[in-house]
Amino acid sequence: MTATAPAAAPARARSHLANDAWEATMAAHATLMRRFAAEDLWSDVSMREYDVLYTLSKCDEPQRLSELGRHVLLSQPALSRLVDRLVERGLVARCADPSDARAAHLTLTPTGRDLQRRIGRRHGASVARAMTAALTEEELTLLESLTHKLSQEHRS
Amino acid sequence: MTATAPAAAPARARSHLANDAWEATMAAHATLMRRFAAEDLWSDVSMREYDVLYTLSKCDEPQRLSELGRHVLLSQPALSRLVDRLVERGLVARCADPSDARAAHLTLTPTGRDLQRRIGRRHGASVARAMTAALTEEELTLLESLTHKLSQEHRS
DNA sequence: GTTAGTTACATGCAAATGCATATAATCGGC
DNA sequence: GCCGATTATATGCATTTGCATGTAACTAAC
Repeated sequence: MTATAPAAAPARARSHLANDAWEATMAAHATLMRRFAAEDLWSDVSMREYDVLYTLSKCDEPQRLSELGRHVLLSQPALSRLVDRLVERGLVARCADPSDARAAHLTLTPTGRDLQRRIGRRHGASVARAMTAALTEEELTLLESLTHKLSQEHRS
Repeated sequence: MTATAPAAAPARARSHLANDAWEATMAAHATLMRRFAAEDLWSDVSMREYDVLYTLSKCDEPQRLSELGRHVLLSQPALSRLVDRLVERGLVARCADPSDARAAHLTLTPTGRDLQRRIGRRHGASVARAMTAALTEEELTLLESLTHKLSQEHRS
């Protein structure tokens, strides 16, 4: 509802705009992911594995597998086995939940935390370079706010 | 450079903002991808296959495999075989390029075009629903503009 | 025109993924 | 406390993916 547009914009225009915005968002995601993947950083852990290490590094509480699943775009079995591999490699530890024997609580091991920090420093710098090269601070703030709204769950 | 912030913001704050914006963007991408994947639309083609059909539907000219690769987040061999499957299923056709015998030009077959349109209608509506539920028209325009800037290639 | 280098795409093979399903634990009536 | 329903995670198996490499075609320098 801008001042220059009629209050009741045709639903088709609105829908088209929404699709264009989503397409541009996907394109940006793909472009940047490719750029980050091209950095010489992923010999020890893949980007997906790093994603898990990073997610675990953010929370002091041990995380459930299903909780991790909300942050990682991967099926539950795939995540389960990705974690298996991280545990085998000594980067992540499974510990039992006393109140729920089904749950497998996950934490970073000291080794895992070190590795996450080491890669995170370099990757973070790379992300900052790419983002600040394209957008001003104001724009970054705006982008964060808009995308944050998008990831809010909602009824339908 | 807002009125309230010093002109020379510390590099760390700037970098942190950039990383937050990227993280929010990835989270939005993951949330929406999951929501779209959950729609009952992907029995005939997977989302990745649809992505290829959609990309082909947008250009009248036959596309090269490598050109497709720029739009799809997939390795070259994986894309090559994904296209193989679409060709086998009669949705995509390979035609030779007279000026370059290496290139495999790709087009939608009539069947492929029909399928893309049929799924595209429903998926597009779903995308519109999710996006307009979260953002106003102004915000959608803004998001498109910001993410468009992000996908511009740039030197480093 | 030959040859080295590059580009476009394909293929062998091991690893990762998703789907369906299994297993095990918790929850909610009764 | 018992039993069906649900939740949390794991596993079997076919498919898909990526990495390394192969093959064929184009390009450019000589």
